[in-house]
Amino acid sequence: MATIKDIARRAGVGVATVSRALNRSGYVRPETLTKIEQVADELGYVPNRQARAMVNGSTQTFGILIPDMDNALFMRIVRGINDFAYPLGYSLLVMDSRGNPERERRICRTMQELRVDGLVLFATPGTANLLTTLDRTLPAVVIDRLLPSSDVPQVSVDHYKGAKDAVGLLLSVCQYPPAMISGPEQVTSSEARLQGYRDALRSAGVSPKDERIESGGYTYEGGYQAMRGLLTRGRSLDGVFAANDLSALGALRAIRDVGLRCPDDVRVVGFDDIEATRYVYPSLTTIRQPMDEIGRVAVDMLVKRVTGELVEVDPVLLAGKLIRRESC
Amino acid sequence: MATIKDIARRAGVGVATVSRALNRSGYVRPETLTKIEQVADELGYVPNRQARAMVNGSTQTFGILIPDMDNALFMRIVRGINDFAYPLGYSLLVMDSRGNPERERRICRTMQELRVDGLVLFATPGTANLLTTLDRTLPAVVIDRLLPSSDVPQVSVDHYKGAKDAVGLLLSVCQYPPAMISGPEQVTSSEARLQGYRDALRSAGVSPKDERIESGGYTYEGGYQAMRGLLTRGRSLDGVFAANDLSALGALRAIRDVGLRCPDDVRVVGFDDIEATRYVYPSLTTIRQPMDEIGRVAVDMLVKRVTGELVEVDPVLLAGKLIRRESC
DNA sequence: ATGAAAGCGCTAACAG
DNA sequence: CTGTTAGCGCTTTCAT
Repeated sequence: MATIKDIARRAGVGVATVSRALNRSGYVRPETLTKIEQVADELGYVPNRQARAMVNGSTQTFGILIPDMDNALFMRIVRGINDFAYPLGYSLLVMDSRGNPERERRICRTMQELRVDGLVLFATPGTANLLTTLDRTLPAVVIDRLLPSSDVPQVSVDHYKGAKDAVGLLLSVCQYPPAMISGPEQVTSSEARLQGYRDALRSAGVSPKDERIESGGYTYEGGYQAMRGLLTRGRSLDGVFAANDLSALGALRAIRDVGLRCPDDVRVVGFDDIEATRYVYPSLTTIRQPMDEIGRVAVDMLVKRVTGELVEVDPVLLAGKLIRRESC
Repeated sequence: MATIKDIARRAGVGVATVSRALNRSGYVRPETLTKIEQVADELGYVPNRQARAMVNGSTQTFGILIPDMDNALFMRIVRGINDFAYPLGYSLLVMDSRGNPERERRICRTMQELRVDGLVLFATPGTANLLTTLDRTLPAVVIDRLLPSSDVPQVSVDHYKGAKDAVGLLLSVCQYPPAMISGPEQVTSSEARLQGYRDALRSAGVSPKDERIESGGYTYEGGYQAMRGLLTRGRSLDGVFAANDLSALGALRAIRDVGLRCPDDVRVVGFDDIEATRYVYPSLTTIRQPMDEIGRVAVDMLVKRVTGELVEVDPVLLAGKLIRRESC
């Protein structure tokens, strides 16, 4: 692999001149520059970023720690990060921890060893812990879920407001107060969505009843069972807000299995806007999370912190968008 | 950021000893080792891989060039790569070209500048070209689709055989010869699947007729239109093989829209096993591509090439698996 | 406008 | 067992 030394020798100049020429820093006589570029080309020279990084400190890479690459929503965020980071000259080091805290720790370590310029962490139960391990000088931003308390910048979706909007829609078209298929406990997004549901009902002058809330655990199967429970239990049910699309899809199936029809008999609204929402029958009305935007904001924060700018520590909450389809 | 020099000074030893101690290479007196580790710990020392890479040549990173991070199938492969590369100590540099050839070129360049130890390229129309640009000494493997001719190792799915299996199933349960919703032309996977369909019919003593093949272009909308065409055109149709799941999903919708039922009236088999196949009604019978396996094989090839082992240049074709669900 | 030289942090001989 | 030293490829003063 050719180095600037090789180029220097071949072009009959010093290495410093080659460096200046290739980087267009400092003065270089035009002819010298041409000559150098030509030689570099001949030799198929590819600069070594490691070496460059050693002297000027920046590797121009961001690290992304993600708990599951197979999660389409996560990847949409990563793609957003990619799209915004790329024009800025940043490359992405992406590692999947598979939700394993030990792996998370190791990956973070590796990324520090690789001297990434910044770190994007998808929040997991282990994240708070992880942050204490991290070098405080390494710019980091936590994404997707909110950490209870932290001085690290955070970007997430406004689950609460999204839920309120979803329930608002149901309230406006249903005859009875909508039921809810809730998500797992202890998960901030899930809790915020549940709270949004409750408050939306209250705003409409309805007091939320526990028997109209069934847990679906964010899963398809859970949503299915929850819906069946709701359906057998109570009458006067013509609308359901599911905490996420997966459980909404399960609900759709349950509705069909008991011989009812959506939206005619029961309307359903989900949350997330996963790909399948468009392909099922009826297609699912849902709250779309602004994934690209999350990526953009995250990169923005990172870049600011890299350049030394101050970044507000208050978590940024981005609004979701109601997407109406056939199910409501 | 602490360096081995800092540790050396503080521990009262030479830098070489520190290096030996921390890497457990060469002899170090046990007490010295303990002392060094303790100091390293105190200083919060994190080794600099760039520096290490400069001397021993290897960065322990693989580059992944992917045309669309939002494609769940692609990401499943990447996750497979991650899972197999991680235990081997490799980190992944993942960049999304968004299918843009210019970007592809630039990303490849960047990865070479970053001195990745190997490169995984998702095949795109521009890949063949790209390969000519690449340093021949950089281990690379092309994935997902097959390049017409190339001396680079390749891993892909046996689309042909998968299609034959799918059609075989249809033949065994349908009364009439199945129709096909084909994919885009000029795409190797699509062509292989079409060929598999034709050959499966022939093996069964049926001569494939063009009027029973309608293009769906691998899209949902395309599949929908293709199915409607098939349905209005001919009678004696009770089975369809769609070149991919997306178009199969479109077909499902078309069947419903004209008032028919699947699988009762028309059976459908897709290809890919995307996530939505499980959530639609009826759930979709399809051919699952062995994504994890693709990742495993790719990493395997890369590692072999890195360690200098020879790798067969014959493309590796992995078999898909028939997943039976409700649609057939 | 350009070259010599001093590192960046680390490893690998090579002497003790 | 351990310290000294010479780079790895590149950027950046500092002279010239």
